[in-house]
Amino acid sequence: MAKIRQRKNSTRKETIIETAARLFRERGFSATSMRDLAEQVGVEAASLYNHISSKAEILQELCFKVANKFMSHIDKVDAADTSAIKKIEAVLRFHIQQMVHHYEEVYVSDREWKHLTDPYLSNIQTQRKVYRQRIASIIEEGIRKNEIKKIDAPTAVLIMLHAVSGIESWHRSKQKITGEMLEENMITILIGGLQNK
Amino acid sequence: MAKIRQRKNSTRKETIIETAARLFRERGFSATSMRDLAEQVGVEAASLYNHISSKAEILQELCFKVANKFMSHIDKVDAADTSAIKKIEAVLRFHIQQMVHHYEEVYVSDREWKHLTDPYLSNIQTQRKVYRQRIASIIEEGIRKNEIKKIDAPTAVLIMLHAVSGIESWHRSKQKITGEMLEENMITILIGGLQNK
DNA sequence: TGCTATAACTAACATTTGTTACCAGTTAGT
DNA sequence: ACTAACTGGTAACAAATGTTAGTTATAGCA
Repeated sequence: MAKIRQRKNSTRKETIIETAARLFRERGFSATSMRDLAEQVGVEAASLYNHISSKAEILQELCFKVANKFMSHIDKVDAADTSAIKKIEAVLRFHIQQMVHHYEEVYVSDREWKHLTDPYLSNIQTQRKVYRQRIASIIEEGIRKNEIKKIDAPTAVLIMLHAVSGIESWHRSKQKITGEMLEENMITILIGGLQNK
Repeated sequence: MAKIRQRKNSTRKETIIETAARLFRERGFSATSMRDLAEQVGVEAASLYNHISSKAEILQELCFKVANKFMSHIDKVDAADTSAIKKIEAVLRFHIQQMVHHYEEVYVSDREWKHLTDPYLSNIQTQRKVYRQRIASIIEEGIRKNEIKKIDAPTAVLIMLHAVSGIESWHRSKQKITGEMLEENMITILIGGLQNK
């Protein structure tokens, strides 16, 4: 019937993907129907297909957008000339900030990537593995230089990354501390837990 | 057609729920169909209903079984006469051990409880909230007694509990360290991160 | 041997699902 | 003013979903 009120400076496709991210977070990818999504966008389900080609594509866009963001950040960190523990702190702070400010998409891509299908599934799995190995390598470097406690590096990675995903609880809690306070607390505990002495 | 080979010492219903736990972990609750489940059990979908009353019931049983286990454990910990930091360590060790040895059910109840429906949903939400508050109280006690760093207690809880759920990655990894090693590493990092000095 | 409870089967149901085909109105550029 | 690109709607689809009804065959016990 009608053309569109182009909201703000975002395209219609972006609006759909943003809305989808919210629903996928709240209900999960599988439990969100295209009709649910359409209703939230304010349109009929079939109309969504003027902007996206499938439900799967939405998840792909979300997952790869986030994956690229984290990959290019760790590139910069790796290139920097600082101590291992500082590098780990930088990675951790980036994760925290992303979870605080781009909650929906980061959370969804972390929890729902399993619903991708090949070749996207294999691609993401590889990227995740590589990413974790890169962090583990920094930690091992830190252990050799005695900056970091003698621990199993993959275990440390697992703790770091999963602890960060707990920021979901913070978002849903009534009386939140500020994002900055949250960040400092998490750094205190996690970097404090890794650091030697 | 045929009667049953009653496997081991578990009832048919228990077999179904165990199998469901595995599938719910792998694919998620919503993405697992009753026909998928039936196939894994080795039976037609309709036959499942001789043992369970609905798909929802399976999730309920899993969630409340796990919730009860954690609730009664923290009761014991609370009653004990030790330092706050020792109590936190006990809770943490219990979580780790449960995730190591009862992976499927613990993981599923932690990730999929959102798909419960009322009144079960409200019930679980309340239980989870209470549980986290009890841990937070112990941490706050530890802060007052100077056993624990001056941090935001809810944030510490969030880190602890989510870090533990990372044990999923450990389960799926090829070259695992032992469960005992995993536990010690996690305790080193997390208790080390909380402890004062 | 015959009775009863159990647990499997087949068939079918009403919904819900993702998606397509097709049409209609609006907007922008010529 | 005419056209083309968009973006919306309606109707419909085939497949998949959770679940029920009704039936049959087995196992254990009287």
